[in-house]
Amino acid sequence: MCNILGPIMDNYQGDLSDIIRPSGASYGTCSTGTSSSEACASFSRDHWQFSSDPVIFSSVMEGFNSNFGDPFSNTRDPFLHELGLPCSAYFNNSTTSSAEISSSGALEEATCFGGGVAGSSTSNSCVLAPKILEVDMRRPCNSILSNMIQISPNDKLPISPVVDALSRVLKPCGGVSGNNMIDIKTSEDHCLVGNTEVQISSPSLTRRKSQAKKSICVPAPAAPNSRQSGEVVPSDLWAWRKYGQKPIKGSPYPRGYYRCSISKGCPARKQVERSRTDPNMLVITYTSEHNHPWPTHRNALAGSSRSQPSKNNNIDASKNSENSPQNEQVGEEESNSDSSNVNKSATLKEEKQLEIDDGEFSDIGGIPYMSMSKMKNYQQLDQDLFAELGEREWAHSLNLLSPPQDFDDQQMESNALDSFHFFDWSDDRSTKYHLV
DNA sequence: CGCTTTTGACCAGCGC
DNA sequence: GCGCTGGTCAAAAGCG
Repeated sequence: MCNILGPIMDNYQGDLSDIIRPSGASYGTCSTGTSSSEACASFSRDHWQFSSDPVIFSSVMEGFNSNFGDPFSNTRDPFLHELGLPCSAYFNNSTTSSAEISSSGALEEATCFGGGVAGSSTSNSCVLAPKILEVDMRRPCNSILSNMIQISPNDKLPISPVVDALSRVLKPCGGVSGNNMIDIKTSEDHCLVGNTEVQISSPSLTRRKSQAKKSICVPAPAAPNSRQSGEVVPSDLWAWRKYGQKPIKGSPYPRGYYRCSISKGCPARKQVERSRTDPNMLVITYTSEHNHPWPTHRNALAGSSRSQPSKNNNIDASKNSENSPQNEQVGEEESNSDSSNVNKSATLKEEKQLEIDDGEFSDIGGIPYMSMSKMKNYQQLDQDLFAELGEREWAHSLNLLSPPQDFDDQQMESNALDSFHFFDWSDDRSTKYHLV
């Protein structure tokens, strides 16, 4: 299920400006000069680990000041932050068919900002195609694409716990470049990240209200044991409460309506439905922005769903195939497969997490960084955990969506400290957001 | 008890 | 204006 291709969202042909913004001019070190129709930017995946490194990055971030009225522009992607990728990739309303991003060494000259013009950068290895894909390194990470980024291992480089974990998680997908690069290929309506295609689309043109929306299409996580009435949705860090479900005309699959349950007054909504053309894909549409901080461990737990009933454990696995027509109802129920392992892993994670105290991250420009020695501890933690848990399905890494930009550094640090927070280790949200 | 999901009813936008 | 459709509400029930 890692390599999901094919056209999807045929009925979603609204203009991409719903989810993108006009590209700006080129900034920083990007220079024109490529005739390629592809865009490439390069980053090293390890740069964030060195506390001496992020100065440029943070200063670059300070220069960011634009949202174009996009309610989502104030959000940033904890995942990219964790990766140390000062990159926000999003689509321009281009008619060009494809673009490619691969990256290394962004921190040294993290000022590449292109998309308006074709450009390339020798210092960044940044090449940007015109009006295709915008790579804004000044901008706090804000890319849903980051959920799909594939990491190739490089044993010579110190790696963050999240990157390390992700690289392992993604291993079942076959990996990609093998040269320590992150590959993203995009087209007008989808994005190919490594081997995985990500659909990005705007909501329907025919019934678009004034509210801005963002739609993404992600592979539906495997749900061998999902509750019959439930659907496995790649969870993000927010807690959602389902408040409605409607059959959608033209689609055999219903659409689930969710609102943020962390804060009562939060206007954030999301809709989840299966792609009508590819039932293996879930179309998630986000509406409005959270008006509260990114959930901490405790409030995330407080707002979490109840755990799965025990009756749906492994016994039902063979019966409840994830794609069986009877189980297509959309919801946010998490798979309870290997629940015992999950709970065990959560406990293990928590126990090991306790061994690392809170002072390990330094905060520079609102971005947490970790010393090498601490990093090694995390690496060992990762290794231990993965050795015991085995590799998780790649879809379980698709559990993020942007926290608000205005959540404070302490929260960022708190969340970053729990690197495993970024993974859907548990199929049960009650354990996923478990207190440390 | 407090949270969740479920589900039918209700409301509003849009096209004819 | 009417009907269709999508989005939300709220009561009921389930779960820990």
